[in-house]
Amino acid sequence: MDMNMMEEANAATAQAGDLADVVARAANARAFVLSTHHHHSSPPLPPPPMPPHQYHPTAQITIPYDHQGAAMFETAAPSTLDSYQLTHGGYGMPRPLPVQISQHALCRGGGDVVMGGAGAADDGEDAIRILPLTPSAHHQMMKRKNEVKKVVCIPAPPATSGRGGGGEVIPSDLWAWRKYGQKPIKGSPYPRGYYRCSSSKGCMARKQVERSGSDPNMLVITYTAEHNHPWPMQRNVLAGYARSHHTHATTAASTAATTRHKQQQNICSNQLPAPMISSTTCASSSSSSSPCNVHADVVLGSQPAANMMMMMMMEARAGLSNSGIQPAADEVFAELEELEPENPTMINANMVYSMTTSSSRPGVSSYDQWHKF
DNA sequence: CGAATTTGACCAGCGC
DNA sequence: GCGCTGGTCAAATTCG
Repeated sequence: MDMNMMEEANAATAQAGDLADVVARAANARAFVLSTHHHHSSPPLPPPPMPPHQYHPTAQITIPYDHQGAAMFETAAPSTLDSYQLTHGGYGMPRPLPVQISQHALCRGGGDVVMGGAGAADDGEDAIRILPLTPSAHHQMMKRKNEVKKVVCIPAPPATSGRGGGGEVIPSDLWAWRKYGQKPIKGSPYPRGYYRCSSSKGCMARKQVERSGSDPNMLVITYTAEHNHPWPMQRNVLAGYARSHHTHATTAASTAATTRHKQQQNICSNQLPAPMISSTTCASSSSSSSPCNVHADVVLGSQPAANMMMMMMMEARAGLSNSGIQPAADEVFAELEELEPENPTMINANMVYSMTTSSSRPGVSSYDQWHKF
């Protein structure tokens, strides 16, 4: 292992530790229920004491990223299913509501990853489906060769009618996005929305949002470029949410204005009907032959504040910002303190966290490096 | 009136 | 060169 690899592995470990620490502090501060561990340390903690209907299995995916471009799974191979089932076998949870995050910004020679939707919510199948790249899709993804793209698959909140995003409701992250275009995509019944960061002039960050053609229950969000500024006024954003939340959440009727504003801010209070499970996979390596895989599996609560925090942490974890400017964890949790002062139990965050450095195990498949939780 | 969204037009990359 | 497709621009529209 060369020094660069070790440094990156250490950095990843430190990041993992930081994230775990952040969540642990959240647990202490806000009665979050969580467990954190590294695969080579203490045994997994028992499942959190959450009512069965409030948590779901955690799906993990490791992208077999070849650093040459997109070369993905073809189908949900048996090994995929086995690993998938193993990763959440101990929880006895009803059914998955998977989120898939492909993160490859840290990979040298950055290729593109396209992931399809996962476990259909209405057919009873738990299998994760990872779609093959079509030539056209590959072509499009490779169009801007040097751009870093991050593909996030999340459960699609129910589409809304009326104005705004073609009815698409996008789960919140802390960036402010402004829609600048929408196009129908060939082969997909759903249009793709184009958003740019509106937090800072000159910020080149973009994201594309579309429903998965193969699984309309999944939203595919593709992040392009990176923010060149700190997180946008998170205090204000969260405060804005808090006001909105406290003002409107207790009444069924949310005005169109409020709805629209939430969409504009990407601060969504009710778009996630169920706890959201997120799996982030970081493939970071200084050598194309020895990947360093990092997993961060997060069960997001149904509350937007928790989701927001998790999105923040996932972004922090995924290194979406290359500026190195990330909000202090204290800020995040200070905000959370303000957000849910009277009902802390509404936030459930069950984080299962694992970090693997596999560079010393050439030939071991990504699946083999997964960990049971 | 300001800000955000919508939507048709335009542009660029690629295959034929 | 032409057509297809995806990505972006910008005027028009909408809303608070």
